[in-house]
Amino acid sequence: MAVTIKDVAKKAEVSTATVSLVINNHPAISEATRRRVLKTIEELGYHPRASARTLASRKTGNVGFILTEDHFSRSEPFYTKIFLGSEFEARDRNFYILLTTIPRDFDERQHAPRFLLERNVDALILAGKVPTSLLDYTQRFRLPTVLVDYWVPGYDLSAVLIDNINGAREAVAYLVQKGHRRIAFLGGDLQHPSIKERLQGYRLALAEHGIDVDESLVVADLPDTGFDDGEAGMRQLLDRQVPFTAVFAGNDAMAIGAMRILRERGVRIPDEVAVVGFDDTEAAALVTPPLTTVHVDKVELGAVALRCVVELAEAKRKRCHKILIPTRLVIRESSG
Amino acid sequence: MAVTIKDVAKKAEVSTATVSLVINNHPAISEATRRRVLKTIEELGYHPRASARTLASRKTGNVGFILTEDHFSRSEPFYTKIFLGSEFEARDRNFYILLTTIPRDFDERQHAPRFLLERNVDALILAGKVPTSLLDYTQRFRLPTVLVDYWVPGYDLSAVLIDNINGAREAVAYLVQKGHRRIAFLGGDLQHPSIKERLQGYRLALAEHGIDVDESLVVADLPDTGFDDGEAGMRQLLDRQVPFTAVFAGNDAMAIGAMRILRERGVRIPDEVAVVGFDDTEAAALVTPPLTTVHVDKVELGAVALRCVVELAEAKRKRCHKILIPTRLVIRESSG
DNA sequence: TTGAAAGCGCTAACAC
DNA sequence: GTGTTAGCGCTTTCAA
Repeated sequence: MAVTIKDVAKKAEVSTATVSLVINNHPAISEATRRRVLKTIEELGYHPRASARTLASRKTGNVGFILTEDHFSRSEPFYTKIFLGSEFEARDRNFYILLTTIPRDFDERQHAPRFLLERNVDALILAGKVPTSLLDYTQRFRLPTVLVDYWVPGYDLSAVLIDNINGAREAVAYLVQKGHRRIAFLGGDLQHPSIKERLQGYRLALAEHGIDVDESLVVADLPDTGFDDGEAGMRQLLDRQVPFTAVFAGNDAMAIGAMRILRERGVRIPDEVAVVGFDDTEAAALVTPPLTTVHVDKVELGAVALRCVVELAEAKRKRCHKILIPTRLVIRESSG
Repeated sequence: MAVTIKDVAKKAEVSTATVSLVINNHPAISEATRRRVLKTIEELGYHPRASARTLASRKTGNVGFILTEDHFSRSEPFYTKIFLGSEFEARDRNFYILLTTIPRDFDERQHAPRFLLERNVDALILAGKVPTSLLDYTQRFRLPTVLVDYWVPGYDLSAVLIDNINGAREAVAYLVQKGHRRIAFLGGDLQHPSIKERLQGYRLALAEHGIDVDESLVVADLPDTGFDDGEAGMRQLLDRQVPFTAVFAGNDAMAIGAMRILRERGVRIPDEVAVVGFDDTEAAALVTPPLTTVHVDKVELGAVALRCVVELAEAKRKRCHKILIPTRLVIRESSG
């Protein structure tokens, strides 16, 4: 059996309580005994056991990270990067992350995350759009909770979000500045809050430059926001026969889908139509021509979320409110 | 305070020991009391606390996953996918994964993974090339351990590996079958065991088809195995002025780097030179022309590793030995 | 087949 | 400042 707090106490000729106080940096310990205890700890190679600490202190040192299954298994590593951002930050703060996925149709009787039932986390990060049934359920555990890339009114939860409106605004302003006046918006499904905000940014930018929005240039009634939807949306747009010189897509997947159709129809990019996406996914830099897009720092999103939730757990602050992570326009060849 | 085993015991009019036996599916419990206890558990909504169980049973239900920092922060999500494969599998088996990174120059006094010191894992997965100093250190904890995508002689560790030799063999055989006789190998740094095996597969395939290896077609003395090395290697190859009609690269990054140089020098792909890579990274499908490559199932690597290590931890088996995960040739346009 | 009781290794009142 | 001690919520002999 490995060395325990008792061994240290005995050898240092103090009580286990004193050793505990030293370990936890309690101020009410004289410098002399502190040093002596630390020396013994060093000599014995002592390390407190996580399970014993957790049981006694009711602090696990773990953060639960919940993702829906579809977000987790998506080939584009958007949420994976957010997770890695949290993971990185957790390491620095001596926390571990316990990851779990839940189905879209979360039912607490079947899918309750084990780490919640087992009281194995001090705080929660919920990434991406999660069902409100999950929110209702997790709230009952009264754990510090932060949403990432999602927000719902009525739940009073902290959230770390992409600054979609400004990102879109800048992207469209850039197109305007390059001389474009007839800029289409390829939006997919407006149910996605992010897409909705990006459309807002689009309208805002046009308004700011005194350009009226031509609603026949706005495609926002597609089933989803993937590559296929980008293709479908672009077909629809071209079939409308209204002229445009640029497209701002709600995300890179749709932008790349749109580019495929443009190429198929013999429209030259960027000469005849400039294309701009959003997210700066892995694919953006690799397609031909490389896609101009709005960079989203996914790792930072995850890191900020972890920081926020840990500070809540350690009671260093009461609320994080909404935190907007800025975006950055990445200019590549698809916009000329 | 939430409901504990005592509450269940009291309400079901049994001892806590009995409740514990029921929870752990001990056979020596009568069907009657088992049912009664389970019913009470249900009624009370009881769930055993992880920390208490761990402290008493000395089983954490966690698996430690160790990665070097450079592998973790690599932009290409190779090891990330392996990790996700393990994570997925862990969920199914009611384990959690604790992830940590260590620097290349691991020193146990500074970088010892916290989950080892705190006795917070039952088993270990080490992914990618790790320093032997780490192996020496982790072995002292006597935990079931499995390596992924790496192996060293002399350590008697289980390992889950890519079948590099066969993958390369098939890729080169495919080129031969397409009529190529002068096939170059772009290998980067032979220190990488995978690259070395891929070169073996290359030689094997040529031998099997009665083609002598022209050593002036083999480039394998580059500093590393990245995009830049692919560029440098291809420049070197072209400068040698020896004719070739195909290139088999040690991985996709180098293949893509090589393609860039070929295009720069006006060599048409695949008409003048066919290119084949290895790994099937995200980029492979997205470059122009899309890259023919050897697909590696990273998720499966991670999943198999987790399965292996959990079975070792649960003493369901003694050793996993070396497990080779098969590859699959993915034919795209770069090979004609 | 079940119960009593002794831990598992630590923290946190409270006392001195 | 430091020690005493009673838990934290389970598992696991050992008896009965």
